[in-house]
Amino acid sequence: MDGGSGHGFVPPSASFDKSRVLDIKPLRSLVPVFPNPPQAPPFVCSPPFGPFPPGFTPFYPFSVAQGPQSSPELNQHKTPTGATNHETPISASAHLFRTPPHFPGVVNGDAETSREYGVQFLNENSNMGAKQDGFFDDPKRAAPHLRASNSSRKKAKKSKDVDISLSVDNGKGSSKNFVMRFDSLQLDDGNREMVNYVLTTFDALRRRLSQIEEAKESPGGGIKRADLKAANILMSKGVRTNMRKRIGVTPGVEVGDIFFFRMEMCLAGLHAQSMAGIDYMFVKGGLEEEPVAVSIVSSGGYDDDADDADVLIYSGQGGNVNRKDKQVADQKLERGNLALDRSFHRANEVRVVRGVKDVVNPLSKVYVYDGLYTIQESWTEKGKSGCNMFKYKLVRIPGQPGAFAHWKSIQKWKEGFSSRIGLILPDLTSGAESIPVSLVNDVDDEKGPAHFTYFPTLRYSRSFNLKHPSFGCTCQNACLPGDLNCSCIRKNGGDFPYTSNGILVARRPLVHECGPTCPCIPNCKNRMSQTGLKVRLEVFKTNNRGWGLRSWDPIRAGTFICEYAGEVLDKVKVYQERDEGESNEYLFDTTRVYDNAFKWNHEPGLLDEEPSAEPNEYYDIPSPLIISAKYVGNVARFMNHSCSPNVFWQPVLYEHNNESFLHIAFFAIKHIPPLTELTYDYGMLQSENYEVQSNHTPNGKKKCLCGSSNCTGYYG
DNA sequence: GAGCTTTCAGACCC
DNA sequence: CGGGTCTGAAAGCT
Repeated sequence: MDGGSGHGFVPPSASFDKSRVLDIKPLRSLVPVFPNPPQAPPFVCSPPFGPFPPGFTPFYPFSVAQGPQSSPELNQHKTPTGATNHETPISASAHLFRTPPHFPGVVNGDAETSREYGVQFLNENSNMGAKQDGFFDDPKRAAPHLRASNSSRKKAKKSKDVDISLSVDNGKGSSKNFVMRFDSLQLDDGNREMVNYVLTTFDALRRRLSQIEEAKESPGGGIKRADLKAANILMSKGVRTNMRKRIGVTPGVEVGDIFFFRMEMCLAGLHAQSMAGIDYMFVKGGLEEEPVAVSIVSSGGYDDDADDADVLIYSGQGGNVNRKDKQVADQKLERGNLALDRSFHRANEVRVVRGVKDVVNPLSKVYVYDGLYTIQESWTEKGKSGCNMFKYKLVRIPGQPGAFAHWKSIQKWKEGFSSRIGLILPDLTSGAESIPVSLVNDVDDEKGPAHFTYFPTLRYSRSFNLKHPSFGCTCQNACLPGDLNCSCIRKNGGDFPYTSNGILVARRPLVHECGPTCPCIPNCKNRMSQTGLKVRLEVFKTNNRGWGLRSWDPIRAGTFICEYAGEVLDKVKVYQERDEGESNEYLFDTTRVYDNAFKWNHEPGLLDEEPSAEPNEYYDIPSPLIISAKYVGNVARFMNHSCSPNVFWQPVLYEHNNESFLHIAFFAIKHIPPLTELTYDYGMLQSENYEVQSNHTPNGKKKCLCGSSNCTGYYG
């Protein structure tokens, strides 16, 4: 989602009349808001922040540098220049961090931006803590103003800020609950980081809730709908953004972004209706207010025509067309239909979300944000039921990055109706993987990467002495969540590492999968990283970074992508080769350290769990592993580095106590749209381990070309 | 496929 | 008129 070409889109001036931008931002003070109880304890920030393991920075939401990726003009706040700000606890606290505050996928936030976002952390002992009056215990009571409808939103603006209880892990296993407070500014108007934070938080919570539910002996009565539960918690605690409805761009949501639940779009502010297909708002039109459409979701419930990637024939709502229990009737020119009609006459832009069937999970849908459209025609016609229906012809505003059009192309490639432009090889694995991997170059004449042998997993050059006898679980069929008799599950702290549809729930020091001596079936859910590729990948030539890896399929956060295959090397051998001047750009080394640490797991505080319920995210590897994919390897060798990656690696142990079964598995950090390059953070060699390799960059590092707003400049 | 969910808008009432 | 409360609609999800 990051680094996409979708950001910064502004409709062409011909169709972009500033006078029609109806969401002029009210002038607001951006001075941070602070707790001012008479006896509030002093604001101390150091305890939860550090010391940290080497290479890790604390997770610190909302202290974000406003990079160029942030959304366009709707998103530009001015920072106040009041001198008193420098005396505020926030700016004063910023320098207490060992490392600059950090946002997932973003580094080097600073006091300036903290102030801009008006974020605060309050000590839990503060008598401002909203927990005291049970504020958090009842979602219905929590943040009542957030439940107000549009008409009563004024109250929300005058109202107090929203308090959020989150815990901050100090990296030593002990967490301390803090109250994070931020004002209606962030709730009303988002940006890329805010949207990312909300969606990451949502999915982590949803995965955890699914995990808890699936571990129950008798599912049912619990959380059947983890998506609704997670969204409910976040909405009641104010972890959402872009609540202020607007026509046009939603700041922080880029054309091409994908969603797996309707509630994700609610939380991000792209489409505020949890079920309805048409979202609208009221604007002044002459003397009276009138409704205008802001966004629609087309997902096949009605008889729409969505064959063309740039044109959509959308049906109006109502008439009970898709409700079996009710009598069908003519649609009325009211609600969403009226709003679309008004938008047609006013020529307003309407955001369009296209719902498509998920290839991986055909029962569910993927929602693709396809950018801004305008309504060109509107008419009524008799539907199949014989009743009148409204129809609207929406045409995509030109100049926007490809989104739904990509999906259409990919569908054709898969069906063989048209072949991929620049296709060199239909399957570079020569059948070594169960799913083919295309080799594509549509930028220059290079016919392929240097020769290597495709091998899907690890290869050892020496045989390991089994220091400990290897033993697995005793499950006869498939290991089941919640079965604490399964020793593999117990090794994972009692939690099944994956949800039933194969999504990794949380990063862990080490994920324990079932191994060769476990009697469970080969497609036991606890062998996720051993069962080959899950999505249709292609190796492609990038513009400036050699070959890269990307997917034809949409990828959900937590999806297993591939392992790092190759030859396992001795450290000695690696140094030897380096001394001999032999370069190897295809090394994976578990001892590398990370400046751009990110937080991926759920916040226990949002579930009223003990902080210990959240596995810590710092890897604990039995012994260092160095893999060379120079001569032997799989698709992972083509994954490039990025400072704001969309993939992370996770150590996985296939069996107990046996280092020869340690593997490196890659998982998606967030939802990744098709044809978005897959990247992970290569990290840095620890300084005592490497020698100067090159004169070009400091300390033998390579110049980073990831192009993200928080790029550190170098890696390696 | 039925049944259980949500959010928001709109109506109603004080 | 403003604000609280209730109800119904809705292109979801398992």
